[in-house]
Amino acid sequence: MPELPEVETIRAELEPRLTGRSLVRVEILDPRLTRPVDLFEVAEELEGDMVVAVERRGKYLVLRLESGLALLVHLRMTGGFHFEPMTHERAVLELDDGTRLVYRDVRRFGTWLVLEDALLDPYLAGKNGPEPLGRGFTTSWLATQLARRRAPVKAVLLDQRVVAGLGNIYADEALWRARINPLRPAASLSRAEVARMQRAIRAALRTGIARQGSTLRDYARPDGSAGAMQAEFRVYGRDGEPCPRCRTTIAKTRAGGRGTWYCPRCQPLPAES
DNA sequence: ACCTCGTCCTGGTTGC
DNA sequence: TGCAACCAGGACGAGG
Repeated sequence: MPELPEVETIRAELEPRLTGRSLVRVEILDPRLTRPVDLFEVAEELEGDMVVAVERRGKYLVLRLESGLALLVHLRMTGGFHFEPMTHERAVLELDDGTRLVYRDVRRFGTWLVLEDALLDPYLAGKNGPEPLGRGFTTSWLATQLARRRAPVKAVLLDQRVVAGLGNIYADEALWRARINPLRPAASLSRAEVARMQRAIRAALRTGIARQGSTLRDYARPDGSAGAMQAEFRVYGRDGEPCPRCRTTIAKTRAGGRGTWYCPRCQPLPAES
């Protein structure tokens, strides 16, 4: 389940291998990848073009091309890029230096979309709120967003328009760091709690990037190696284990339809008044 | 507008 | 041991 740290790790690894390289051949093996149909026949449009930049916006990977087109890739649950042959290959990019870059996606939720430059920013802006590690993600912004939502704070943090790039894992990790119960109504957080939340989101994501993402089932770096973040989860997937802060047994519940792990003591649910 | 739930998918795990 | 049911969850659309 690639979230911001995993996508950023992939981006950083692809960038030096792709920038300045031409796409000699583009093979779409799974037609579902490029649905719903966009403006272009993806493979034909991309072949012969040159990659000028590899960027990330939220959980999207963006390959910018010399022609002014951009290939927008969302990995969803199990998508990933690899420099070696894989099972479940859904597309292949052949570069002018002989590199064969494989797009693998076991569950086929991932999407490829080709857009003109002019449409890229409006498209991404419609999907994503501020970058959590950028200047736009302030306590004030987060407070405003949380204040108008009654849903569990965890569910709101998973809304990419509130903050781009958080998924189920890092949302739980950030809530633990901020000592906030995931089921709290978003609007019930105090200003101080929102401030903790904002800092905790940044810290959780920075740690994930530093560890090059978390490898649970399908995620692997393009060079084939695993991330290391999974060894440092404080709560995610750790029900029955002691909280690293207070030794209370980690509990599991559901929030926003997602498995949700938290420490009942560090992240208490206040009694209703 | 907001909120919840079902859907898309496959493979690993669980339970009988 | 066999095999079906269940579970994982990002984004999106339907319905309340």
